[in-house]
Amino acid sequence: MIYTEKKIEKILRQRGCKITPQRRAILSAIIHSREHLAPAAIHKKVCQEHPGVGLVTVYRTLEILSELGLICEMHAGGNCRSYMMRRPSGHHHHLICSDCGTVIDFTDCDLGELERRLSKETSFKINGHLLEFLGQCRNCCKETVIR
Amino acid sequence: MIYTEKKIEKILRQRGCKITPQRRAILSAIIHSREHLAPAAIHKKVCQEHPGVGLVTVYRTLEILSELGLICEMHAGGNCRSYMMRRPSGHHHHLICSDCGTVIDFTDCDLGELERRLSKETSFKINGHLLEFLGQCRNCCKETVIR
DNA sequence: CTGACTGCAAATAGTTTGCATGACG
DNA sequence: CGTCATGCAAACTATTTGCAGTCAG
Repeated sequence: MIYTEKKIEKILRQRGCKITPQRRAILSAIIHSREHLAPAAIHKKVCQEHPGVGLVTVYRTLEILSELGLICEMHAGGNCRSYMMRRPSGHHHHLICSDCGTVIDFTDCDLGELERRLSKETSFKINGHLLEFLGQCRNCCKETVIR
Repeated sequence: MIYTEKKIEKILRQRGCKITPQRRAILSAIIHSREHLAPAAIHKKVCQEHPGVGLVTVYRTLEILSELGLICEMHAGGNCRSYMMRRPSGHHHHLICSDCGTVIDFTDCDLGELERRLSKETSFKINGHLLEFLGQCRNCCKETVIR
């Protein structure tokens, strides 16, 4: 865990944001989860400790955190997006089970070379990348065989 | 262009699907576009030639084509998903401008090694991957400087 | 104090479903 | 002809917005 609550609160203050109990709760929920959470899931988690926090507030907080690059957003298919703390390396990647939705994270990949080449060929200023592998996890493989 | 209309129609028939004018129109719209299209955009395009085709039909057709692996789905952020013909290599990747939304495709990447390693470490059966680089295209870079 | 934040309700946008009709094979 | 496909309307889900009251700094 790299960003502590305090660090993030400091960043928020510097940006002119106020630290409210709701934001603390939302932050805490995201920081203490290793998984990707959909807004609704974050809301549920937050409500367990702080009932009454609105889903709208969750959305608004996520937007701010995302803008500041503190959390990252992912789209795993379907209509859902989900969020988790951003790793210090500036990127992380996913291995997603298309059957049960399990997400495994990994960070080590070597795309620097490719990024440089693409950047040169296309004149894009590349800020980041998203790499997702799709497949079936061990359990879902088994189930498929049994069928 | 690798999959021709005829080829795809054959695949659909084999699968027990009927070839209707609507499906033809939808297929044609996707095949003749090099860009990613959102369902609504496909619908609009189809309606120019064949007014009266329902958006619902577009969704249903996309679902089938996607299931058969003939088109691929991508999520570029926001609430939109979009589709385009799948390349024969079984995967393709994107370079997306986060300002104007331009998408450039590329296919050559070397992820085989990484895929094998991940597969071994996690016992996942990996079916495919999605690689997206995010950044700013040449035009949007300029604009940023001018601001 | 004051501007930023919150929660509610309502509005949107995108997508899915139920059902009667229509058409491919 | 039977089965699958279509289009409409309605249902749903996720997300955003307007607004009046509240609170952090």
